[in-house]
Amino acid sequence: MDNSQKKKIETPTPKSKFEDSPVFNYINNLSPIEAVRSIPTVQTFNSLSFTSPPPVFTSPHASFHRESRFFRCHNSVERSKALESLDRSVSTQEVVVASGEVDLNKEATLEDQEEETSCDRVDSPGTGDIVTQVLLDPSGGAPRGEDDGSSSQDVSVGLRKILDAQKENGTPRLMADAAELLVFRSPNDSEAFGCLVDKISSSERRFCAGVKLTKHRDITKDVPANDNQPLAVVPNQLVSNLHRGSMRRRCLDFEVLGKRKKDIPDDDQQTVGDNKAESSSKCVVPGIGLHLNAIAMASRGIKINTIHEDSTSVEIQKSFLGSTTPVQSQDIMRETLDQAESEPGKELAVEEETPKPLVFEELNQDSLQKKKQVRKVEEPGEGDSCKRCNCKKSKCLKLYCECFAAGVYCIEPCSCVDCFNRPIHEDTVLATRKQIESRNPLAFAPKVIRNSDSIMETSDDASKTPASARHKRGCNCKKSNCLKKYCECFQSGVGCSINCRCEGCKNAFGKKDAYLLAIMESKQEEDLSTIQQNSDLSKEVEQNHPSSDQPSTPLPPYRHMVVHQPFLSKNRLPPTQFFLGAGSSSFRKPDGDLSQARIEKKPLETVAEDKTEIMPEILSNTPITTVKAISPNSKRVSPPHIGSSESGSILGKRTNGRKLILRSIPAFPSLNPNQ
DNA sequence: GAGTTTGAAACT
DNA sequence: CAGTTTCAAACTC
Repeated sequence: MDNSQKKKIETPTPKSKFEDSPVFNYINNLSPIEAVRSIPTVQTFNSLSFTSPPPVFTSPHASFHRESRFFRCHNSVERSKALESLDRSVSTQEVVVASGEVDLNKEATLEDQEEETSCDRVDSPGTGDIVTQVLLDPSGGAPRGEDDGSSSQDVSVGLRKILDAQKENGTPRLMADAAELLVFRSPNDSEAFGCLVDKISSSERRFCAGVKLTKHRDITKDVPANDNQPLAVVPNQLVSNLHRGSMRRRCLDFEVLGKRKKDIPDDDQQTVGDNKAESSSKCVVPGIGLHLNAIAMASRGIKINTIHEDSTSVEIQKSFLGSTTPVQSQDIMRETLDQAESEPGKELAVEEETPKPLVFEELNQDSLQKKKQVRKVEEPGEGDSCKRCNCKKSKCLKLYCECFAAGVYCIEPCSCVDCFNRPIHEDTVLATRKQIESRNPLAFAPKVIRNSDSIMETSDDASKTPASARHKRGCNCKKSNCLKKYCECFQSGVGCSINCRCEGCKNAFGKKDAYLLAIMESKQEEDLSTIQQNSDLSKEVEQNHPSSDQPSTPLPPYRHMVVHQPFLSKNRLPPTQFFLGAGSSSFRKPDGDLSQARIEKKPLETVAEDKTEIMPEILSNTPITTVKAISPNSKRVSPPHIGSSESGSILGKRTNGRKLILRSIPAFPSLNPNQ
């Protein structure tokens, strides 16, 4: 996140501004949420966020991972929808729309809201310290693994302090609400969010949309529905639920938690419902979230689960939970995931909207048996989100080991031999990790970088865009035709790209050929438009400055437009930028209208991987300097044609693309509460 | 569950 | 950087 933006979050906006905003008025009319309510939430929050030990694997690319994941969470259609919801909520202009969502989700529990607000307070000035104390202070935060109850109490106290502090500071409630949307922007939050979202990707991602958050909640939590919930709460529920605490850290301790989970009475789980078990298992995912591979796999696994939602699936997961899955007994995650599972019907409906299911359907067409097989394999796998390796010779200290590669310790279910990837050998693990990173700094970086295209228009076009998600290095398949999980691209659910050196690529998520073709087409398109624009510009210049010697090349006045051009250049992104993408949904229909989708995505793709922090800036009137620095295509700039009807459809599309991009800005939690 | 295939990771 | 070896997951039977 951009520092300046962060500051915005932490800096309370003048109350007057809020008072003037429709959101403020709306919220003002809502029955105030009493601090007391935060107590139950606090517990959940606590169990999720404060039980994690320090991360074992500290990668110099931590932030990178974070960001990558964060943006990946935006990659799918569901995510985009979710973010759209966020957008709506954030936007004061669309309060009405947001309220509609609230109605849909009014069953959302206060707990969620309180959790969110609690988190918000973390970012709130004057309360951050307290929160930090609560979070970091062992006595306050309760060491992980401790009884949730006690720890939750501690946290409750801490949060109460925060609450009080906030009251003293007079932090507007609106601020908190608005900040809710931004919570996951903090490093931990974003990471956790990214992890979980990634893990739960496809099916669970729909949470973000706030479409089906609720029923389950009401059933399980018996929390009165409140129509007067802050708008931001609904769309942000997933975030609020997921982002609390460092999941990465947790993942390293999943074994412990998993054991604890086993101890949890069945009643507990059943109270929450069968789905809970599943969700719990998915909660593990976050741990896996450390590695994109794992994430991607998990995403797919989950997807399959949801697609084939049935008793069997639940059963499998349950058994998995009960036995081997290192699951945390974290209510929040369960709840969140429960929500996703609680409404199979809806889920399926949502799935149908997403391309991914289709792909899997294709893949599963082989036979029903295959389906089940896949499910069986994937579920444990996704639970296996907490990777389980079977290493014999690598001692789980090489990237061969999925656990190690995922940045997680091996756990009980692993079948590894002479495993050194254990907390006991932390030093060894870290040393080895360092060594590997010295060799390849990105060794532990996400293999698949998903673009934040989700924030973009989630039209089919977008999903067809080949560049939505890509494997960072691409695959090298020779015999599998990129149709089996041998292929990392396929395994990650992304199409092959220019980075791939595969032969006979038939990747169901997107063939390399199609990708290249799309690039070529886009290039031609761009060239055409560039020429046209140049021509138009020349004419304009001549008209405006008949005596001017100015060349027809880009002119200063149009710089701001030029800024976008590089992004719009679809075929000039450096290889790494092709990785960015949104994966699952990408590539499926390469023959579709890619132009707009590409246009929309390009900007994000360009910055998603390493420049995610500046994305918001770029999206919103990014200074040309920044863009230039970011864009490798800066040299290829075409003069924008303003107000020219001759600009042609291409230009028009671009304009539209920009509009869409701007519209998506709020999806990345806007730092400006007034937005 | 054993054996084979595959491609990434590691090594030279 | 390319070729080879090692490795473990994915796959097949």
